[in-house]
Amino acid sequence: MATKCSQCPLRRHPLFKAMSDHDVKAMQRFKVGELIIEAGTPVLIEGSNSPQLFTALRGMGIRYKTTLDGARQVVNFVFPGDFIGLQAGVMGEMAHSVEASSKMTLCVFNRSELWTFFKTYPERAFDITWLAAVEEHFLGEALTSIGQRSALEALSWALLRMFIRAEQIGLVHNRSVAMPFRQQDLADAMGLSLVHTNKTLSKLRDQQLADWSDGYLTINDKDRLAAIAKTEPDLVPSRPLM
Amino acid sequence: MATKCSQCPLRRHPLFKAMSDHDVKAMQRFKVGELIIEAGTPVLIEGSNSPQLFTALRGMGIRYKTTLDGARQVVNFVFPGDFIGLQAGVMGEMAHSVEASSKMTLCVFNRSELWTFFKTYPERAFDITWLAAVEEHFLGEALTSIGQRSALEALSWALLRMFIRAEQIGLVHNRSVAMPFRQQDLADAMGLSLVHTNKTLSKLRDQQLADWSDGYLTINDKDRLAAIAKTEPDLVPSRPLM
DNA sequence: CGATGATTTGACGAGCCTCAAGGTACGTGG
DNA sequence: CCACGTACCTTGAGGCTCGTCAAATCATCG
Repeated sequence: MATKCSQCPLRRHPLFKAMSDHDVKAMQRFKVGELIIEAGTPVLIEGSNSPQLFTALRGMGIRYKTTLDGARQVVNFVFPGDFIGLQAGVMGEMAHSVEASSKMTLCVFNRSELWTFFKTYPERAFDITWLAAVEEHFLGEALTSIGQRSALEALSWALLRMFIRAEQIGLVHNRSVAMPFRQQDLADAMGLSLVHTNKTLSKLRDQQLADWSDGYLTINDKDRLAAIAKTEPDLVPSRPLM
Repeated sequence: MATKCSQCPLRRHPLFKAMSDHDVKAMQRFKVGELIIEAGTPVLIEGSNSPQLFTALRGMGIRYKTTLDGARQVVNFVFPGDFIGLQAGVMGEMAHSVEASSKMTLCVFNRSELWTFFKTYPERAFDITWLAAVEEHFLGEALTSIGQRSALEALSWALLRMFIRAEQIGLVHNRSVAMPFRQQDLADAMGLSLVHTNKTLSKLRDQQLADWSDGYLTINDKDRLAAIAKTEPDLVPSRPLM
């Protein structure tokens, strides 16, 4: 049985911008169903033009691109509340692939109705643009991390980012959160080798800054980690939820 | 005397999606003036909430972020036709700064009218989202370049990108284009040191792949450069012009 | 209980960074 | 008209971070 938008468990988190009843009803009309997929399942493929758009409701995944010689760049990690497929929706083609890293539940929308949606609900159209801007914001930060920070700093930044995002949607219990990603995913995200990523993670563990092991990420002192990452542990601004 | 949108010299380039008369008139109503600035002038500051949005009409610039310890990441280069200030427009705050690298002419829009604009012209609202998606597409590619490619490959990619973009708006004459950027800008864009960037650029010059000197970028064989960059010299898809 | 995938550890070398100095072009003022 | 300052580009030397190669350990699963 599909979750009703009015009952959406995500919306109550302060991370997300408040929605009017009108907005919620608009989403309910736009939503055509739910999709449950297992870990490892591809959701969208780079270069494809999916007929459907999604919002992650439960579970996590990765967005990634592959180069001609087979290297993989993880562009971002997908958390509950993330909108998937916007590029195909407006440009007609995805610039990256999306794959589930854990079992996921996705809200499904029809791409063919996106334009009607823009005309009918300008508030929600504005919110979709907002989401695109949030993604641009994040990618700029990621670029800065890979380009300007050392491996230790970059990984600190990445772990802190993921942890705070998980915190904001209530996934952190006892300073820990379940992380279904592999070290290879993190390495591909930060442009580091798997070996060096592994060694740097154990350095963070030794220094009691962040412990990622056995599928759980534990962070005790966010401020100290933020100092290493040369960033501020500022609250990520609230964003719309589609 | 400000250029009328109906006379816009950019729109005729095939890079930009065709606009209906209705769209052009919408833009004319949205545009409140033109701004001419000298090289080195800041346009928008990271963290600020500008009351104005811009479209680059002439000249070039850079988008950049600075870290707490003073390092600079150039996020993108601004070319004629680029929309500036979208993040402030929807999120209320810029995630990066924008600065002119040459003398620039900017079309000016009022941020306060953006929402009205979304309601009144859903086609153009859709196009603004498209532009945001294009930027996201680019940042994903940039991330891949910095993360997965060697200095030689990354610089090849960057030069090729800039060259093709310039070509698409008619700035290339005799296989050359005027580039107002410094080597430091390019270094900060690719996460490399100035010294190594310089040495790598002369390697590209020695191998007759790309010659960036005296303020001009010259590329004779795009395919060969693309092969080094491990990318395809594919035409960038057309995009909307605001 | 072998097969597969993920994590861990060590050794070694290369790509890139830092430091340092010199070169060139250009503007400014004495 | 030349000395000087500034901004940018260029080149060399040396060292560190990080990548590559290789192999061992561990967990999961059929």
